[in-house]
Amino acid sequence: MSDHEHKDLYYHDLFQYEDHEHLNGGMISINHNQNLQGIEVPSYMNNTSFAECLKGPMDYNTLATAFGLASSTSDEVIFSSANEGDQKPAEHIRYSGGVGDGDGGGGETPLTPNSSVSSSSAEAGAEEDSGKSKKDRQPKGSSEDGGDSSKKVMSKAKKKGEKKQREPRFAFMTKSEVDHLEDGYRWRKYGQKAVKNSPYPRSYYRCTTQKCGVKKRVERSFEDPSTVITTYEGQHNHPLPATLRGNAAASSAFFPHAAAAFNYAPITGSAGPSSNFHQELLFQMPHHYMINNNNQGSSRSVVVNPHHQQQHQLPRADQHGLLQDLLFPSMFLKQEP
DNA sequence: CGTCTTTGACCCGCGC
DNA sequence: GCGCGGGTCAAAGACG
Repeated sequence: MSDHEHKDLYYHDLFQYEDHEHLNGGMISINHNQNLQGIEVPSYMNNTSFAECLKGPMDYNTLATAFGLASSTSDEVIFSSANEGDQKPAEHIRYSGGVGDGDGGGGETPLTPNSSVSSSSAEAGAEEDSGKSKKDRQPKGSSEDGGDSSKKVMSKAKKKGEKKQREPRFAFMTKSEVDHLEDGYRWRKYGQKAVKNSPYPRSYYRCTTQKCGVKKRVERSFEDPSTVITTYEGQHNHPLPATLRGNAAASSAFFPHAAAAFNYAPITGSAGPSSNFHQELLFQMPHHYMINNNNQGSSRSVVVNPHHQQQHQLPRADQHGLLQDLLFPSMFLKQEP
């Protein structure tokens, strides 16, 4: 496979916006006053998984699995979104299950649903991969290979043939005033970079739990500054920390699994105490979805009839959504012809 | 004092 | 080879 092709298998920066047909509101806003237009589940996502995503006990791993992120195939998911009001062309976010087969067949590093605790090697190994190569960078002054000590030198332990594997990533957009949404996990910011063509920087966070290499990137959409794009990379190999700040724990108790699935838990708005901005995870998902199941064929999909506006709304703890507008990738969104 | 953020430097991959 | 952009490191500072 050529490099070029290979690149396409990566979600390499996920946000490759493509001009596409105008999707009619290619974004599911998880807001209680919005209606779903339709949902399409990617072919590799069976409806059971999907359903579980919506209601059942599950976690990020399950979700990731459902999304096929752990797939060793090169399935590509197109996330897209569009601003609610205007009919701007949808932004298509291309996702590729980046786990790939990699070297040595770590490919199937199963994102084991729920049972993630077992974890052991495969997942953790894959997880650490990207970090590992960096980790080989010796602290300055201790450069082992006797290279110049004046500069921080990353030991080029990385073998040539090896392509850096990417963790499965899951990204979604959220309407929020705060950039870094509290999600129940503890994160440490380790970097911030200016984003090209955007006035808003991108922040890099890492889960502070030891041996959990989950990372996330947070950036604000330059097209819609009220939208925050959060990208998770990797899977937590540990439960939610017991000590959660604010009311995150309390609120997420309503959706422990869903919250975990999206790595989201309620946040306390940093907009100030006066905002009283109890945010919570708030889902609205369609009740009806029809299944076009062509067996294992590539065209298998689940399509929601847009005329079915009935929605299944998960219980809420509050009238105001934490993720008042969780913007679902429009891989779910497709109008039925 | 421990934890977290900030920030400049560095590395890497990629396109030209 | 060079430059660019993305991603990461790690020292220093801020904060509680």
